[in-house]
Amino acid sequence: MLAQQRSPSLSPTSYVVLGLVAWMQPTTPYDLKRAASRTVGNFWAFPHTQLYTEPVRLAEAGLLTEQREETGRRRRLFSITDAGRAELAAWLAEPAGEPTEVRDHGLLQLFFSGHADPATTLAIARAQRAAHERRLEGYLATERSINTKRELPASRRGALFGNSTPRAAAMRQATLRFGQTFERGAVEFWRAIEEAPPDQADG
Amino acid sequence: MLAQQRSPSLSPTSYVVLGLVAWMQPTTPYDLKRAASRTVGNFWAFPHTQLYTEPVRLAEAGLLTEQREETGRRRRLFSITDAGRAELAAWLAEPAGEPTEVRDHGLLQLFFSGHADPATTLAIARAQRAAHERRLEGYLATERSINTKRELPASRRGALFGNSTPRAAAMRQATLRFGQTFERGAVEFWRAIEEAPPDQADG
DNA sequence: GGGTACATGTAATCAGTTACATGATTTA
DNA sequence: TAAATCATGTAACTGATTACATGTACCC
Repeated sequence: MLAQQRSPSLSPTSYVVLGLVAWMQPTTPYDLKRAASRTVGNFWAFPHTQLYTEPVRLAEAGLLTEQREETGRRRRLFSITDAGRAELAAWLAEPAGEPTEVRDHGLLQLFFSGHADPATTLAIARAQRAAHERRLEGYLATERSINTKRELPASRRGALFGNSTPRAAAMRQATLRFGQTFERGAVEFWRAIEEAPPDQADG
Repeated sequence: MLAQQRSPSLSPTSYVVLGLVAWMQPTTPYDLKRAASRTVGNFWAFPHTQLYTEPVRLAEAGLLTEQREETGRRRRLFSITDAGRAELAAWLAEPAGEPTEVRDHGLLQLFFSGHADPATTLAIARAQRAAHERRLEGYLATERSINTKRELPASRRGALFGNSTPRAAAMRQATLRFGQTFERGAVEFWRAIEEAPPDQADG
């Protein structure tokens, strides 16, 4: 029996897709899109087209299987294979050495806004605070909808939230709480910039 | 006189380079690399090769000028043009609508770690806490070095930190403080996961 | 004087993005 | 039945990354 060879070219996004399919299977690209947009999409964003192309690649690599619906739309339905599950497990067992890559557009602008006038800095801070407030509100809404979920009949639950163990659900909720904490901090930070724009380097 | 036409294809990274040159000019790719790695690189990372190719592109677009050193290494020295400054100002005046794109590898793994056993979750949390602690320590070191900077002769200051107004320096330090706050929060978050791994979704 | 770390780049590749486009379903 | 919106994709392009490679300075 040959050793399971790990394809070397799986990107983090590949693992997102793999993990999402493992969670939601059997599932269509569009369902993945919906699930991603309210969960992982918040800390690992990518365009929806990836959710159409990436599963195909993964299927070619034997990590997913694809079936076509017979009726009407003939959508693609993906499920994870044992090889896929092994690949996912191997990735999880190899914790990332490097931390967050934050890619914050607003901070970038703030960093360089010393080249412009104070009004520009203020505008940046306002825009960022608003954006983070919106996002925080979104997270809170997500949390509320998870709580109401418990009252839904099981048949409707799956389509919206997938099915999995309580532990898996707890992990997902932990990331949601991280997001809330982060957004609260961000709102505070930008509010402080608005109220007292930095002026002296040691202020 | 023709209107200054904004080239449509400047990426955020382009603006990073533009801004860094505005700050440090005249400057070489290597100096940019050093400056980026202790500042913007922390929330907008990219490989050093970008700092060799991007300035050339910007020079072609008329936003930077390039001169060659006469002696020894004949390094490229870049400075910003008026057009470049205008482009930078225009970018700053148009605050980003969308907030942070967090791209956190560790959170991604946590999100899916419900598919593995609790030991895996623990390992992820440990690795992440260590990574964030390292990064926090780095930020604190940066802050200390900024504080000692004031005692350096002006001639040495420039090479290490660039030259600019106190307001610009204050903006940069604000982003540093954001980083510290964020890292402290992250360390706390991962420590909590370590100590009490999520188990029930509403725990 | 040779090893090692710093410094400086080039070139090819490709994942990810952008742009486009059309089908299906709901709503008014 | 028209408009709007949701759903589903394809294809081209290119910025970013990876891999490679060499030069220069300093240290033992």
